[in-house]
Amino acid sequence: MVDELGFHLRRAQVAAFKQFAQTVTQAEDITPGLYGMLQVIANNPGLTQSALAEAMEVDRSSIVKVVNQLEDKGLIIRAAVPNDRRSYSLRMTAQGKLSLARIEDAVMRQDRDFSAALTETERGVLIGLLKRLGK
Amino acid sequence: MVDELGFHLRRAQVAAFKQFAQTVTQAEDITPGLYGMLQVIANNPGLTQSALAEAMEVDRSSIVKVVNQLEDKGLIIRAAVPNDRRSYSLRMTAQGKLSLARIEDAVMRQDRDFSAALTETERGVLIGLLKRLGK
DNA sequence: TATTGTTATACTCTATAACTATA
DNA sequence: TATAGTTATAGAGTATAACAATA
Repeated sequence: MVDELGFHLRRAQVAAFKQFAQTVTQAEDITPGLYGMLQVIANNPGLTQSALAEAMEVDRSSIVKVVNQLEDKGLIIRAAVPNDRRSYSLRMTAQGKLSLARIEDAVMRQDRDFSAALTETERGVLIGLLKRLGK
Repeated sequence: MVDELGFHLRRAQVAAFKQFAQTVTQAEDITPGLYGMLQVIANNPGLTQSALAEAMEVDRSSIVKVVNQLEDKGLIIRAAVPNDRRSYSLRMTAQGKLSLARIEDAVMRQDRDFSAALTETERGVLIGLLKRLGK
């Protein structure tokens, strides 16, 4: 069991979520899931809800509540799409951009703190190996 | 974002779960969570439900359904504890031991398959680095 | 007919609080 | 009083199916 990669992967990930909750979520009221959504929206301004769902690999019905939450927080807006009245295009608000910058700072600190036992080189090696997993 | 350890950790772990579901769960009807429980019970025969809950870092109320499932599958038994009639001691059944051996085979194959892109050395390095994360 | 967003519904996993039977 | 197991309940997070509006 101790030599199972899946086991150690899960253990590390659960620990990372717990630490995220105790730092970033507590300070900025953003869960790991919402943070991931914000990043996708910030890096793909104007994408539709369906596109966001596809990027996050979840069903588009599961996106609705998330987008509601981010909009209620004033971080993003749903805007009409000129040529398709079925769709909404998602964008960061000015406040959302400011908030995301602050959240990113907190996430970076948490991320570094979580891997504080590793050297910078080891951290890079770890990320490189993780990227090659799965298929 | 791409240099965030937490992001890559989560991505890899989600991929591992998906692959586990498509292989081990499909063949042996055991989820990653149930498999983890089985391992703890197999390696700590006679432990109580509360001890199992502590080992898995979940509330003891969350253990009840899991133990029911494993018992319904005939993999484990709840046995009376001599000096404390409040507790149950958990053990693998003979069939449970046989099943676990088969499940472990499937898990080992899945685990190797998941990290097929890595050399044996790299796989060892990855596990070693993962073990040092968190606090 | 097909697609977008939405709602209703359900299922899994987890937690908290309260109950029971013991200790 | 405290503890072990249980139950009821609730909250995330996810999925499927069906619907209205639009393409």
